[in-house]
Amino acid sequence: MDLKNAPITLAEVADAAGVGESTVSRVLRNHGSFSEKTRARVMAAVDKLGYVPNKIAGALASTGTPLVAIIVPSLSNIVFADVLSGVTRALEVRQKQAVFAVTEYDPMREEALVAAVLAWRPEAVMLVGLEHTEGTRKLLRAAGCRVLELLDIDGEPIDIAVGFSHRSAGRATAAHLIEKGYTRIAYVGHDMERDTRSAKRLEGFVEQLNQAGLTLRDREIRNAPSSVSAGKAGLANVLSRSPDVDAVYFSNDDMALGGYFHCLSVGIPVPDRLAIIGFNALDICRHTPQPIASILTRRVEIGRRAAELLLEDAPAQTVDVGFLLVPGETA
Amino acid sequence: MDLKNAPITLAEVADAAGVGESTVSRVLRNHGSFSEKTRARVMAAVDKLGYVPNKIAGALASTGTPLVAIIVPSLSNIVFADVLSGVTRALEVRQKQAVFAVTEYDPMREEALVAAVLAWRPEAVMLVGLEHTEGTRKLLRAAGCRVLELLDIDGEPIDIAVGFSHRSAGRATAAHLIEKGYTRIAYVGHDMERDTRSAKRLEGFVEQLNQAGLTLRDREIRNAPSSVSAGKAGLANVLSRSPDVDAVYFSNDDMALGGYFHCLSVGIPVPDRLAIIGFNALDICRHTPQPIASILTRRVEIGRRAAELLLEDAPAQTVDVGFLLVPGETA
DNA sequence: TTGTAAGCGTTATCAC
DNA sequence: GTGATAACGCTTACAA
Repeated sequence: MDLKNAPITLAEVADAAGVGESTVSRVLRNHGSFSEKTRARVMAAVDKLGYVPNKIAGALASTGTPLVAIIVPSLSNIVFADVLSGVTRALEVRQKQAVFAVTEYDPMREEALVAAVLAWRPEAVMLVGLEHTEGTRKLLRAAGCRVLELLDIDGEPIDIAVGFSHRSAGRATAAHLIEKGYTRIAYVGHDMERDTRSAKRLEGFVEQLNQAGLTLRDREIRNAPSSVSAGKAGLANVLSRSPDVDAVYFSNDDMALGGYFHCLSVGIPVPDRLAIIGFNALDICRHTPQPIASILTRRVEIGRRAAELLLEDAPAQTVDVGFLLVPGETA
Repeated sequence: MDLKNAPITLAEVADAAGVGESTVSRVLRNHGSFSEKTRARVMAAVDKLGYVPNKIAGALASTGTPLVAIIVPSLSNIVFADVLSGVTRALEVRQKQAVFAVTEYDPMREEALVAAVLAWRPEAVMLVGLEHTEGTRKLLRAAGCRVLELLDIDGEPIDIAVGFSHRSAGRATAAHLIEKGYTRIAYVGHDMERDTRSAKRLEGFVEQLNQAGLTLRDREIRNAPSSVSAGKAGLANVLSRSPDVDAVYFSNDDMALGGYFHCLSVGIPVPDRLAIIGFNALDICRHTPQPIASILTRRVEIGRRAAELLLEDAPAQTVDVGFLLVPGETA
């Protein structure tokens, strides 16, 4: 075991194997030609010395970097974690490294983080959503790397977009409630300035209501990230303001769960007295005493698909992976 | 807007500013001395050209890399996402980049990922837990970078460990149930081979029971990752086998939530007929109709603390951030 | 205060 | 099939 600071270099391996540096490089990358005998000699030296190739040097010498940057708004929301899982699993197969950052839903921070990751010359940058600052766009354009925008397709993508239409999801949700005969419908949501996708869902939702001659009976928008407690408090407020509401659309399943818990706590019969519908179809909401109605989104699939498109060097395009309304027992 | 492929280089900035390359380098890193006038000239050129320094080249030229590798078992568990948040937030301040990978609880995969990530010569590698393959240890030792092991301190750390004692947490949980007067206690857990920390908790739990002259009335171990549905199914099995059980310890809050939902569904009074206690004190479990008793773990704090120790180049040490038993209404 | 030049550890382009 | 050697784009002495 060597406790020396300096890691082994290609040159040392070449020396130990009694071959040239380029030969070692060829063998290690299995590229170009070399005899089986040299290969064995090189590998023996590699094993003996415990050589780990320096990709920093490799990246600088070759043209591209096997690095993919992934910038997400948050990690406390399982949705982004799922997307990230899909991405990293697909990248791992091709030996690409994920470089990663969290914006906390702040566009300016996103811009700064994009600049930071661009310094690593990634072959691609993955972002969530289609809304970015002009600065971010400019940086990305100048960098000339692939850009993948995930989870949303309602807008103008920079390069590749993989996701689904939140506006359609909102419409589908409204259509479902309308079909079920609910007419006095309210909305309980979280901070929409930061989460533009939830705003798009609400837009579609209201559009569909209007089309059916209905309007939103009440709306409660919490000035906070989505959470169970925000959903709980939000529903309580709506019910005290508009006691006649018969269905509530929550901005997502965390919020819906809070609403559902509120109903359980104070004994409001669901869905007879009040229907509840959320968004994302989180695992938890499939296992509550009554499964909560929601929209199933294919999050891992979105991550995986995006990574694949990148790896196969697909042309600019927008991929709609769709969504699925899952009725549950609450609406 | 230039659509040329080749990104701007330091040399081009130097030319544009009419200064030498090293001057640009000094100005950009705010290191060494230069006049205010040159600084202005350089910055003007940087802005004009939209120069983004190439950290790959920078890292190769200087000794260290401002890269920190973070390898977690999973992302679907919010616990690791929380730790990751803490780490990235702390790193961002110091302009360090996180490079990241997911093991899916597979030690061999962890080893492969450590090798992959070491190729980027990170200044540190962060891992979850203290159990790693001999190969992983060897790689890490040879690399000579800092190693931070998170979330567990029951064992021999390689370098720095930040976490708490799962064994103690298990004991504390048992002590709480015993104090509350429960005597017919069962355990419902998930896949322990993969999650060694849950095994340690159970060990401590049983130790404490035995010390009080009690034994585990029943134990149900699902051969699957933790989930709400596994908790639900697990509790159902336990109750059909051992109907007289009066309290159940779940391997974590996801599982406990499933158990709690089962009780709500079939009308088992909690905690009068059955007490429930989990682990992690997830936000959701604080907002169920009855808050679920659990152990609060300081996950974000663990990530943050680890990053800080790394940044201040602290010596090898073990930091116990502790945990807190939160009673709730279910136990 | 500033510029020149020698690396950093690879890959890639040549000859041989 | 193999080995010099020139990049790659920066940082960092060392000179000026």
